[in-house]
Formats: sequence, C-alpha cells, structure tokens
Amino acid sequence: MSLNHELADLFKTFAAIMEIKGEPVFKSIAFSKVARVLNDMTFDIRDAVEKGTLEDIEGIGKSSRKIIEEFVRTGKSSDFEDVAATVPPGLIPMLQVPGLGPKTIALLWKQRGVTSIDELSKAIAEGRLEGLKGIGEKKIEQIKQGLTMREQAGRRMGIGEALPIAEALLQQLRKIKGVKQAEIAGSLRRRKETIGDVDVIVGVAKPSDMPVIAEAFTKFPQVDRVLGQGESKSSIVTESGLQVDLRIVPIENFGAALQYFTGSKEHNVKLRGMAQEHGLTLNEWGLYRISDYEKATKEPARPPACKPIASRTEAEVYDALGLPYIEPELREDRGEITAAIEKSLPVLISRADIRGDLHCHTTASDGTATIDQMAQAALALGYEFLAITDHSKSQVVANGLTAERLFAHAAEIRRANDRIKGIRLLAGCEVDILADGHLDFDDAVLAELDFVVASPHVALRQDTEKATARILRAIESKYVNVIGHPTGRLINQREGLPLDFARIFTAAAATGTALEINSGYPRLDLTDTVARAAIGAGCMLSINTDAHSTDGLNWIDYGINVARRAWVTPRHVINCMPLKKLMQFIAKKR
DNA sequence: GCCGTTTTCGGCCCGACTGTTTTCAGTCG
Repeated sequence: MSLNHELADLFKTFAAIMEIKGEPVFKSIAFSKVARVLNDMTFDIRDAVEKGTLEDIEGIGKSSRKIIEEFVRTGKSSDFEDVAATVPPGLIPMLQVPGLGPKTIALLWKQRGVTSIDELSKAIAEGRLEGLKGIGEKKIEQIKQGLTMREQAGRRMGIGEALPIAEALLQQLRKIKGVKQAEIAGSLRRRKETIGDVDVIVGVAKPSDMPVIAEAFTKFPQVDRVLGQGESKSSIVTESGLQVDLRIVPIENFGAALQYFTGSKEHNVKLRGMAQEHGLTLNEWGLYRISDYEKATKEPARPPACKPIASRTEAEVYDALGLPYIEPELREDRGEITAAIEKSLPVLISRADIRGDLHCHTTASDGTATIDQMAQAALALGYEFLAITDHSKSQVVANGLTAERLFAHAAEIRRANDRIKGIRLLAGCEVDILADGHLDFDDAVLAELDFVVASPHVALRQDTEKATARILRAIESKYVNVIGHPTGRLINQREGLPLDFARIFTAAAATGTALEINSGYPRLDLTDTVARAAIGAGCMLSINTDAHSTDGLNWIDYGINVARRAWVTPRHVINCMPLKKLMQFIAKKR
C-alpha cells in the first residue's frame, strides 16, 4: 500500500474514533475529508511535505499537516496513537455493520463492555443487550440482521456486474403503468468503478400511483428479499446480492430528486452551501427560497407546499444556482464546481468521438473471432480503424505468437485490410513487457508491425522502483505506441504495479507514447484519478477494449466512463484522431 | 478541524425512516 493510502486509512480511522468518542461531528467530517483527498491524490504526499505545500491542499489544515509530516518522517503519528489508545480497536469495524452507528457502538461498549464484532454477536446470543436505554427488541433484531448482511455483502460490487443488473431493472420499471420517467442515480450513475448499492429514481404524474409502484418493484422476479417498503420508497436485494433502493417522486420534482440522489454527497454539500449563500435551500424536492420554504407546510413523502425555483430537471437546478449543467461523472467534489463557476468545465469525451479500437485479439492467439469477424464488428460500430494486437510469445497460456507466426498473421491482417472496405486494419501485437522492462520481441520484429501495444502481464508484485523502471524502459522503445493496462490491477482482485506515475507521465509525454485506459472489466486500468493526472501532465491516452470476441468491442463504454470521470476530452485520446493523424502520431515516434 | 471578495470567529446540508418514545435520537444516503 502506498504512503498516501496508509495515511488515508489513518485519517479515516481517526475520524471513526472521534465519532465513537462523541467529539464534535465537524471534527470527524474534517478528517474524513482529509482521508478522501489523500485517496484521490495522484502525486506522492511526500512531495508536498518536502515542498512545504501541504496546507495549500484543500481540506488539509494545521492539525492534519502536523500528523502527515510526522508520519512521513517517522512512519507513525503520536497524535493518532494517543487517541487510538483510548478506544478498543475492535470498535472501528463495527461502524460497517448496517444499523450500527457511533452512538450505539459507544453505548454497547460503555454499558455492556462490547469491544468487537465477535463480542457483539456473542452478547446478542446471550441476551446481554436487553435492558439498555434506547435499545429495544427490534433494534437488537436489526443489529443481528446487519451482522449477517455484512458477512454476505463483504465488498463493493464492480460496475461491470452492477450496471447490467440495474439497467434490466430500469427497463422493467419503465413498463409499469404510471411511471413517467425512471433513471439510475447514485454512484452507479456517476460510473464509479465499484458501488455499494444502486439507487433508482422514478417520476410519477399521480401521487396515488406511488405506493403501487413501490410494491410492484418488490415483486420483480430477480428480487431475493425485501429490506423495506414505504409510501415512496422500497429497498430490495437481488438474487445476485445487489441492494437496490427505489425512490418515487412526483414528476415535477424528478430533476431535484435525481440530482440529490446522484450525489456525490460531497458535491451536494457544496451545492447546498452555494444555495444558502443565495438565500435558497436545496433538497431532494427542489430548490426553494428559504423564506418560502420555512413557511410551507410539509408532509412526509410529499413535496413542500410552496413553489420551487427549480425542480423539474437537473439542468434547471444547476441553472438556478448560476451554474452550467455538470455531468454526473464529474460530481465528486474534485474541482468541478469551481470549474463550473469559471465556465471552464471540459466537454467530455463520448462514444461518438471514438473512431477505432487499438487493442484486440483474434483466434490467432486467445480470441474467439477471426480477423474478418472482428473487422466486420468494428465496421458495425462505425469505426474507421482497428488494430489487431494478438499476444506475443511469452503468453504461452494465451497461445502467444512466435515471431514466425506473427509475421504470417500480420500478412493476413494486411490481406484482410485490402479485402474489407471502409475500415483500416492495423497489423499489431500486444507485446509483453518482461519483468526487467525488456520487450518480448526485439526491434527487428516490432519494426515489421504497424502498431504496438506493450503491456505487463507477469511479475505484478514488484516494488515501485523496479516496476517504474520496467515501464519506463518499454516507453523508451520507439516501436511502442501504447502501454496497455499499465498497472495490471484487477478490481477487487489484484492491486497491480505501484508505479511512480509522475515519472511515467513525463516519459510518455516526451516520447509520444499513449497510456491505455483498458475498458475490459475488471481491469479499468488506468483509473480515473490517474488518467486525469496523466492528461494534466500532457500525456495522450488510448481507450481500448482488449476485446477477445466481437461482443468484447462493446466494452468500450466502460473505458469511456473512466475517461469521463478523468475529465478527458477527445483531444486527449488517440482513438479520436482521424486515421491520418493517428498514422502521423505513430510515425513520429519511429 | 477547516475555512474566509462581508470573516481569524462562528459557522459548517438535508430529509426520510425507524425505533423507542410521548417529542426525540440515531442512522442512512
């Protein structure tokens, strides 16, 4: 784990301890924010310590600066250790149990001596929780369920699994009578790589339809169990273990609800702060004048009885706050609100900007489709070019090509290129970057190709120095056009190479080597924050599917999602270049 | 604890739901 992440964990734990100790809530919010900032950061926090610029980073103040400085110097924080010593460490994971919050945890600890999840289970089994003030029978049952849920849920689900499930539910919802509009909200709409649960918003014309729809939703065939159902809200868990929360609102309030539940929480906190500066208040029902809103009568699950300034669409809400529309993928409180105020939001890349795929496989190595089939599939997507990049010889399990087979394959790609009209096929290879940075083929072989992707596949547990030197060496090869899945990470499965990105970016930008956003799930490598730092450093990116079948080419959307979260525009991506410009990009490096 | 084109003090986002309660506390997103 990198130093940044170690520190982020420290601040996260620090914040949790403060919550349990009942310290003023804003203190723990402040430290949680420091944790988030550290997690999102793409440079080494050591750099800021050395330059003395720590306090220039938003969210880091005097206290957290001291903690970070001491930690960088000594590998520990005495402030943290002092506080941590006052609370049993087993209490912190208890915060992840649904239904258990800091107040209840403190109560269980002080009144019943419960100091860990295991002890909590035991205490419940032995009936030792009875007689606590504020904890009744139902609460105990809720905690019990929370404990089993936590065991089952474990980690967050990847977007590649969650999105298809959510979209199927959406289609079913749209067919229910009375549903005027239905959209995915939450982190899934922001296209985060993993999600905790799915939020779906439905707009209705008639309030009387709301409970009917809430109930119909709980009867969908893929529902495994119902967690709760109210007037305007239901919560279910699908057979695949995905929690889905449905909220139903009058269609007039749809935009405000969609905005509110899309988040992120941090983005919304900033927006609501802005609203207040204008004498307005923003909530899930709409944007209101504070004076109107305070006088209005309010009922649960119904909009307040006063006229909103904006509520029908998200665009109206942003507009009324004096902002242009902010794309969901940007709503992470990573500078998008400032950019919106300054009218400098990026025009994000979209599917229509992609002119071709530059990394895919055929039956020549481990793909399932032929050159012709892949070419036809690419044509059907409207592509102008496709690079066929089968594996090199080290990838024995993937039927990697020897130099002789590669030459024959390249000749076949070129014949296909002559035969198939309307698309340019590039004869390429995905060559292995070996552990020491050597490529799997020497220059004489690579010189025969039109296009080269170089990727790490083995030795993915190297330290930063070795791993960085390895990738740098590949970047220096004049035949390498793209570094494929640069870190080798797999979501929820493998950390990947701990690269020193600043050095990688400098070399990639200087040599004209593109860095890949691999669209294949669970790769999605580079990640959003790293890709954003890459374009900030002047690098070109390449968004590719690494498809092993014709269907695989459709995964491009997942790579585009990452790119959009990274503030990427078409001019940052070589797949958006017209063919002629792409060929110039390749030629320039040789 | 952090922050500041009204500021170095005094704010810091908001509502629904649940459970345990007669008016509120805690949790969640």
